[in-house]
Amino acid sequence: MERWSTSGEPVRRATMRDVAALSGVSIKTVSRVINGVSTVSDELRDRVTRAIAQLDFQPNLAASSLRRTDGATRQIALLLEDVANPFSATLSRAVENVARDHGTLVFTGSLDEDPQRELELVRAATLHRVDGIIIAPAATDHGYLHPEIRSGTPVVFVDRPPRGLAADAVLATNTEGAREAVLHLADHGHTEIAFLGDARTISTVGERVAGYRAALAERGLPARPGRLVQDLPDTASAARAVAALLDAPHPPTALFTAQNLVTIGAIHALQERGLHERVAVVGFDDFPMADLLVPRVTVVAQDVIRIGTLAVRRLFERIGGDDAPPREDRVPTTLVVRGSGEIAPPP
Amino acid sequence: MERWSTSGEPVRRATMRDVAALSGVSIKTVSRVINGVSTVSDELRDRVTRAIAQLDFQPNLAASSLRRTDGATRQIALLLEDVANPFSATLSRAVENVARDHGTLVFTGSLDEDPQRELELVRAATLHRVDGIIIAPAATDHGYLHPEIRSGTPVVFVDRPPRGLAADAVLATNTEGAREAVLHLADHGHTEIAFLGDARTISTVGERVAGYRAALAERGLPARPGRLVQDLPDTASAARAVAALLDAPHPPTALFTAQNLVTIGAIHALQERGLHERVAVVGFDDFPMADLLVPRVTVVAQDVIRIGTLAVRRLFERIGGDDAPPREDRVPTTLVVRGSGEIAPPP
DNA sequence: CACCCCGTTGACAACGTTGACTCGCCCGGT
DNA sequence: ACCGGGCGAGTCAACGTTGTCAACGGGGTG
Repeated sequence: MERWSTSGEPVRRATMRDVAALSGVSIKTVSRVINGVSTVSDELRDRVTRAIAQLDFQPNLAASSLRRTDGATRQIALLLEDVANPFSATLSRAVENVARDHGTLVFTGSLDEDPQRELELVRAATLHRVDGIIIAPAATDHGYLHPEIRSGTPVVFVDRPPRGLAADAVLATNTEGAREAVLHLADHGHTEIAFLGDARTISTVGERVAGYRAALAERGLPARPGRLVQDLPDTASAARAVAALLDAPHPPTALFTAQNLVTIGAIHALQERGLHERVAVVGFDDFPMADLLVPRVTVVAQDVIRIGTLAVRRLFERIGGDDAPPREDRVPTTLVVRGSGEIAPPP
Repeated sequence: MERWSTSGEPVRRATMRDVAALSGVSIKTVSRVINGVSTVSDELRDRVTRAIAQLDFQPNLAASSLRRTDGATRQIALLLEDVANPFSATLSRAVENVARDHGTLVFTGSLDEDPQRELELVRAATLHRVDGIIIAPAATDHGYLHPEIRSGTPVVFVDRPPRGLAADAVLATNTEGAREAVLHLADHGHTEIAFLGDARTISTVGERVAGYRAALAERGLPARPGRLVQDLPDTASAARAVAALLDAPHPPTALFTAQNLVTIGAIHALQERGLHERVAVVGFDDFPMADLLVPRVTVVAQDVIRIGTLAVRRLFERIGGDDAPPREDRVPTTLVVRGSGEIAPPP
């Protein structure tokens, strides 16, 4: 036998009016009890509390924030490249953890590197009057956010800096990380190091290219144009690009893959050719299973959890009224040595 | 020079009142224009539209849904085990895609297998008056959801069925999938097949055990109690459990790992012992990189995207007023043959 | 005894929007 | 000229809550 019947007339939710009527007090007293105002006598507080329990009353947060002076909705938006990719998913979890402590719900949305989609989602967020926005942007100009910030919705950037707008940002040390990766390969004897990255419209890619170039210069290695491949949007195209490099005359002996999916595509291509124990690889950004592959994959890891945590903390500071000038935080990367980056070049 | 100054007095957001004043019409006409009511003359519609643009007016969705008869907030909640794990992340993306078409935002939360956390998040969702909830539950009794459903917040279960409550559910064919995996191992000559799974409080685990037992019975193989290991919460404990099995007398020659993290732990343990080319493994649930490991990992894959899509579609049907009796949808699994499951037992 | 202050409670308006209703106008039919 | 109908626009109240202010009773003070 079922414990509950699910069918039947939908039941109206109890409101403060109902609670007030049942407990014989004014609506305002119910409000006071709910908001923990201390000037309510124990007896009334008791009656109200019991009525709330009896009616299963749940205050309507939307009505509340509509009326309140601060207008807080206890919702923030988190706009990421794609919630299904590990970087975004981990970030999302870090944000959720901090938001939970603030009694705040998190809306997540995927931008798919589409500026149009970014506009739509930001607009959806402001229609819902979120208290703040964390964004890993796809657009190249963020001036459109200015009215939102002016009207009190703080925005914190993660992973990629704002352009055409002064706003807080929490970023990885992309240039330094890339430099460290390439130096690592050079110091293992490689002189022919290729760079493979995704869309050059993404600012982090530019920083990583800069780090690559800096490291080559530092070691007195030539920066051959054919060794720098960009605009690889997915695993498959990365694999094709690596295959092309390897099949050309004077193939590189080491690869610096500047992004997650590119690293994976590269490994695919190397495995296919049986070169995965011959060609050195260092990837930017760690990924699950990197330590289960053969060889295990050396990466420059971003501290994604720290990035997310700092970003959401900053956001809550802003929501709390902090109006210091915008700040850019850089979170250092870590070189994780696992094997693929320590393969020596052929003699 | 900065294009915008971010500092200064926060600016009040424009309301319908402002738009009405600027365009010289009543507030109600503004409302009509915004809601696309056809009985507005072209001239007024024009004036209002221009005023909206000029003031950058964005309607307050919360106020709107407070007043509207249907009370829709265009928000749904998605409560998953952990948004950072690939299963949840993929599901989340599938839900987002459909929700987007309905102009609805998705707020995600992680339950971490904690029933208490489930109660808190469901409560947070109803405080925000979400239009519906999709949940992969951690609790073992869902009677507490009945008042919510009665008061008009539909709930759809994914991955795990409701208990103590009649509600829609979209689930994988766990028993059949597990059965297929174990039959596959048996048909490659294995007679000593171990089962490794996570917490037995999770209903899917029970179904997968049932499939395991059914397959053994079908092939006339004995179900030795020592071969059935459960309650492995994470990768590390799975690795330890596999190590213990392998070090015992009469070790199994094949493993059926009934969950993602368990599969990964098992592979770790096998690699450590150099047995990854000797002991066969079939995992339940696919995972990224499964086809880059050596050997590539044979799995029974769930169609996560389909599960998510069906669930969110069902939810929107309910939101739309469908009051048919609750339904349970089962989404079939697929055996993905890659190598690890086709290793023959030692002669 | 008049006065004021304090702690507790309630009445009322307001947040930004939409539903129900009303009002005026123009048109067609007689 | 009169009436009915339909259309465009406006008025008012209400959604569920909180801010403001006033009222009330009791106790301490001069």
